[in-house]
Order: sequence, then C-alpha cells, then structure tokens
Amino acid sequence: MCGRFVRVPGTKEIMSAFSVSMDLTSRPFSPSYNVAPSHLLPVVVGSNHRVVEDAVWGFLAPWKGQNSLVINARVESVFEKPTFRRFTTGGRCVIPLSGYYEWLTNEETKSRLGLGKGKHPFFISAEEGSSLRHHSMMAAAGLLSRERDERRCVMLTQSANSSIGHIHDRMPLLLDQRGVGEWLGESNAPNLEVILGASEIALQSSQASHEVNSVRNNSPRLLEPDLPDTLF
DNA sequence: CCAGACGTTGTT
DNA sequence: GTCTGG
DNA sequence: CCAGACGTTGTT
DNA sequence: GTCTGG
Repeated sequence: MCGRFVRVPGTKEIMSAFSVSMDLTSRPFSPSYNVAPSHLLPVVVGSNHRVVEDAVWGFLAPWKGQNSLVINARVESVFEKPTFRRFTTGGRCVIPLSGYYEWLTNEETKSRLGLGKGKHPFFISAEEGSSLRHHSMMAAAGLLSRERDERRCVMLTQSANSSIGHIHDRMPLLLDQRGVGEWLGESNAPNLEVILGASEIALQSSQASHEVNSVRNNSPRLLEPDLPDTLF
C-alpha cells in the first residue's frame, strides 16, 4: 500500500506536467521527501480545465476514534463501498508523486536479501522513460471529498505487480497519460481497462534510509541507503 | 423506525 | 496494547 | 505509514 | 457521523 511518499516538484512543475490551467492551492508547495497522512497535498482535478487544489491526506473515520484516518481505498471495491462510492463520481482526483516508500517486513525476503531484523524502507518509482512518468512525476488515482468546507483525499491501491511484489503485496493505483485522462474525465463510470492499463508496468526499487521512519526527517538523504555502521 | 456496519494494512 | 500526531 | 505517548497533583 | 439492512 502507500502510507508515505515523495513529491519533489513544486506547484508550477505539477501544473505543467498535468496541463493544469489554474492554481487554487492556499500556499505554494515545495519538495517533500516525507509526505505522510494528515499532510496537505496538491491534487489535480477537472477534465476540460484542470485545476490544482490542496487536500488533507486521509478521510475521517469517526467510528474508530475522532482522529482516525482512512488513507487508502482498494480499487477492487471502491465503486461499491459506501464510504467511497459517492466520491467516485465527481470526486476523482490525481495525486502527483515522485515515488513512494514501502516497508519490507517479510522475514524470508529479508534474509534472502541479507537484511537484518526490523522493517526496511524501500523507495519505489518509475524507471526513466517509463510511460508512468509525467515529466519527472507519477500520478496516483485518488478520491477528493469536499464536505463541510474541508477537502480530504485518499489514494487508491491495487495489487502489487511482479516488479515489486517481493517488497509488498499492494501498491498505489498508478496512471499513465491515458489513465489520467480517463480518471479525471467526465464519465460517471471510468473505463476500468484504461484505468488499470498501466498496472503491470515495471517499477524500480532501492533501499531507503531508516530516517524516513520518523516524519520529522525530510531531506534527499532519505532516498539513500543507510551508511554501514563500519564507517563510524 | 432502530441496529449495526463502516477502511486498509499487517500480524498472528 | 492502543491512540494520536505528523 | 511509523514514532511516541500513554497521568495527576502541586509547585515554580 | 452516516449509510444499509431488516
């Protein structure tokens, strides 16, 4: 799944990458190497005239605590689930990202890769030249809620493809150019074949720094593996 | 009308 | 263990 | 998603 | 809180 990601390009670059004509965000966005739930994100909406606005990452789930967030929605069920269904018409958005983090916990895979105890963060992104790249960015399908004067969003997830399935069994619903058009389109029932068209495209993964674990940390260094202890 | 579910992930 | 904050 | 707190009273 | 099922 996706619970933490990276977004390097700022508002202007996002606007040009996704042909956005209007900026309705409340403040300029700068690079973040540690975007977390509850953060304010730039999201792209609109079909004929695309707009970038901002939304808090996470729908409120008052039934499980006043401050509980639902940050993902499974594409397999999003059109049926009562919580999401109504946002699938008129609430579809695209979440720009440079890549995302995933924590490897599977003991067998860790041992095969020669990794020690604990969780190991990986940075996952589209390869250079991949059709998942929109300029230097990727596009994840999202839902945007505009209730009670508050914008909130969730990121859709799907089954992980074989290029990264060893790290985790879920991944964001990533869209190629056609998928972005379809997801942001007017249709009440977006063509699933188009939406899922990029699902099997290979992604690249690399070990990231354990510093990413704490949301207080935020620097390009988070994308690099930890230095071996022996250097200290 | 009321009761009961409501989301995803990961872990066991 | 479980909740909150980021 | 992970990290970090998780409580009350009284005193300064 | 809000929706669904009965």
